[in-house]
Amino acid sequence: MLKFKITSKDGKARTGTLKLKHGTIKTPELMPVATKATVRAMTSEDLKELDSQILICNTYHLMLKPGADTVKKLGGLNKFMNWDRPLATDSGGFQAFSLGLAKEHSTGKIYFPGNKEILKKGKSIAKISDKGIKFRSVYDNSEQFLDPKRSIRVQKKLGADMILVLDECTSPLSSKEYTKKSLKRTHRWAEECLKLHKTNQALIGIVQGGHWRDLREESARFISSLPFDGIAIGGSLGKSKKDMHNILDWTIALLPDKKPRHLLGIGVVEDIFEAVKRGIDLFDCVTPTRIARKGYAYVTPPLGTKKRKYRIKITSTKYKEDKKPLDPNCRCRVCKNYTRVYINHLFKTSEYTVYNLVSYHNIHFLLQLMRDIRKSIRKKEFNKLKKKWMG
RNA sequence: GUGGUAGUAGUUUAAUGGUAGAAUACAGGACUGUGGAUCCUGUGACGCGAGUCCGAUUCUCGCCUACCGCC
Repeated sequence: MLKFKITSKDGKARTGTLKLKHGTIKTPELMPVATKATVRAMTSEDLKELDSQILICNTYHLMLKPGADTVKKLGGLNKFMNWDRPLATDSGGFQAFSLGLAKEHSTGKIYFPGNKEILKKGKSIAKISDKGIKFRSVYDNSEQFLDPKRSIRVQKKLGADMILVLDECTSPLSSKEYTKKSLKRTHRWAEECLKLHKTNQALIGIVQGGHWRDLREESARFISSLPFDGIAIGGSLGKSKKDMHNILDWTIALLPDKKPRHLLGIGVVEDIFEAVKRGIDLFDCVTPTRIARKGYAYVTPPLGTKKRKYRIKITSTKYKEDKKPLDPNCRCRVCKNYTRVYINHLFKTSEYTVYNLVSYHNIHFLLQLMRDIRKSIRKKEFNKLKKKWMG
């Protein structure tokens, strides 16, 4: 069970408290993604030091390795990964897309024409039907099957505070006809998950519908009508930022005010501002850790200029004698103790430590942003903060 | 000292009497419910000198360098 309380509002933006088994978290908040029961390159102690309130793990990956029963025998996910704060698990539904259509078409849930059109096609290892999702294991190619029953059962064994219903994330390249068909199936699965759900874990329903207004509205109404503890917005968010904003506007207008709202998989700086502005409470995103491994470090944008840039490419030779910290405005442990020269050197020499250092900084950067956002909403200064960051 | 072999991007290499293709590295870019994956773009080379030839990275000679063998 879950208790959500809205504590302040500034326009549609809101702060709140969310009471879960392992503690109460403040919203809006971003969950770092710990797919295989670890945020890549980070220890649980690191995350605690960063004051991360909640992490999200993945059902598909954990049921393959080490297996749900193993985790259960070891005392559940919290104990397994030495994390005594709240946890969420994703249902595995997203992997039907990321390992299926997304792989086949080399696209993501957001598709910007021009960026990716020349990319080669990959091989799908997931196939979806009304019964469930047929996967091949990424580890040994064995055949796996995930349906609402198994997803709920696995998530129960993993034992996170907050779990998600099994859904299908549709592709921005899918037709309306397909998306509509898929939506019906996602709705059926949502009801089924609800019926099978017997624990005191908070269960979150997911709104789908691609970038079509009628489908999004139909889904928002349907999911809102069911007794979920919270509501997530998932699926394709269209082909432009404008699409994404429209989808949020259409959907949120029909969601109950008193339930927390999670925007699945989103988390770049601009999107966080746009989503919070429209009333989103929760995010999860791989961006801070993924870009860290590619050599990008977040930096506070220069104030008073029009061009906003939130990151630098620290592998660039132009930093090889730069003694400044990654972000001169940052007070995290990495920025206090290490220089750009050193981080640049670690990348050039392929030293593993660098993944930890840059991931640590990037997560700090976004969690600090979330703290600043919460504060600004309490002080009714959200728009001011947004303007300061985005112009 | 002498006989042999070889010198092509930073590195490892391919082909060729009409000035060269790749891999990797490097420089940019993409990445939003994680494949430490991947993809896109760009920079970059015929050891030095002479000769033959319309034309030499390619053939010949000398030099230099490296490796192997012999004294």
